[in-house]
Amino acid sequence: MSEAEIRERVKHIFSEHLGKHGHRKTPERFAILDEIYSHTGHFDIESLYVYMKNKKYRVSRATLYNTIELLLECGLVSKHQFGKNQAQFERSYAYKQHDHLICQDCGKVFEFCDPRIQQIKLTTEQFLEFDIASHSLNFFGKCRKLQHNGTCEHLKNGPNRLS
Amino acid sequence: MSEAEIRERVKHIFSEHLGKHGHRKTPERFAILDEIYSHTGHFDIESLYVYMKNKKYRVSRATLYNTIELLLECGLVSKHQFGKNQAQFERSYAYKQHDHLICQDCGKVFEFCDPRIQQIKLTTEQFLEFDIASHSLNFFGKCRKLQHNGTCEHLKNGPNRLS
DNA sequence: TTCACTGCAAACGCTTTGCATATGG
DNA sequence: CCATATGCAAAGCGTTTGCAGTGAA
Repeated sequence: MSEAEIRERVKHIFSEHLGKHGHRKTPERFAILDEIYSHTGHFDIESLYVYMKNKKYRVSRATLYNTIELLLECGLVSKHQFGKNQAQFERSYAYKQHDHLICQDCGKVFEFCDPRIQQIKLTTEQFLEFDIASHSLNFFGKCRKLQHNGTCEHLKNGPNRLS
Repeated sequence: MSEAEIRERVKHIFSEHLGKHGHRKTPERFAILDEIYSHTGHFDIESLYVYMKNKKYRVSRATLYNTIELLLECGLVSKHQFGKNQAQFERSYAYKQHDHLICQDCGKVFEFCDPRIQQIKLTTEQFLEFDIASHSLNFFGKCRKLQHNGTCEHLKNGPNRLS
């Protein structure tokens, strides 16, 4: 699916969600969705705020928090806490399931993907009689190939299929 | 291992850790360790503070944060972020590996244990050349057997072995 | 004696809330 | 119209920091 197509689809999904729940379809909400889907990778509210301010949008932090909440509800954005107090977010439509590996030396967050997590999820659902909506798996550790500049160069940021 | 024995062992481990790193062995630090190991389950700094204050300890939040940091370093306590901004902690010596299931209806946190997570960890270490020190796996969902009082009565708080 | 550690309170940073104004339905 | 959403700023709240006094080594 092309990026342009994704943009259209998420707009439609968001619009449906707002309609179904009696929320207004304000230009701010769609502008925020569009900004989020114009990038990849993780972001926090503050950097999204600064970024939109720099582009001369008239937007407030309050509206960003409000809108992110709506986007979480309809699954277009996912939220992470990588041990710090500031929440991290990422666009999640049309992006493969993945988990995170956090380097305790350089602080960087890498993505990987291991399908076995789905089996654990299924077993847990069956045995504990839960309907699992989402999960978060984080590994914390140190890279054996840490470079002098403090980064793990051999790791790409895209999901790596394992097993 | 009995609770009394655990208490002695963690005191010894903490003492060794403090000695090895040139930290002082203050009574406050051992009092905090003892309080933490006199309970099971999750706790946050504020409730530990209130609890110790009620027991007439003269302790400050600053020292609690300081000491928890030392306890994290030597693996006697582990830290969790279940989606809220307040960190949760739990004693981790002589307690089997487990992960968490968070009920989105009642907010309760349950424990379960699935050995397959270890395989995922090993594969990730091999393929991505990381030394993984710890992990956190959280499942978020809703209990199919939610009671009228808003709790999931059939789930025990102890780890349930799956698979 | 010395300097790391302590309690206290102020500062900090992320998030939420209150309120007057604006606007979608 | 008018209830909901917005921007702004203040308040909230968990955590960190600064500092003068304390006590472990």
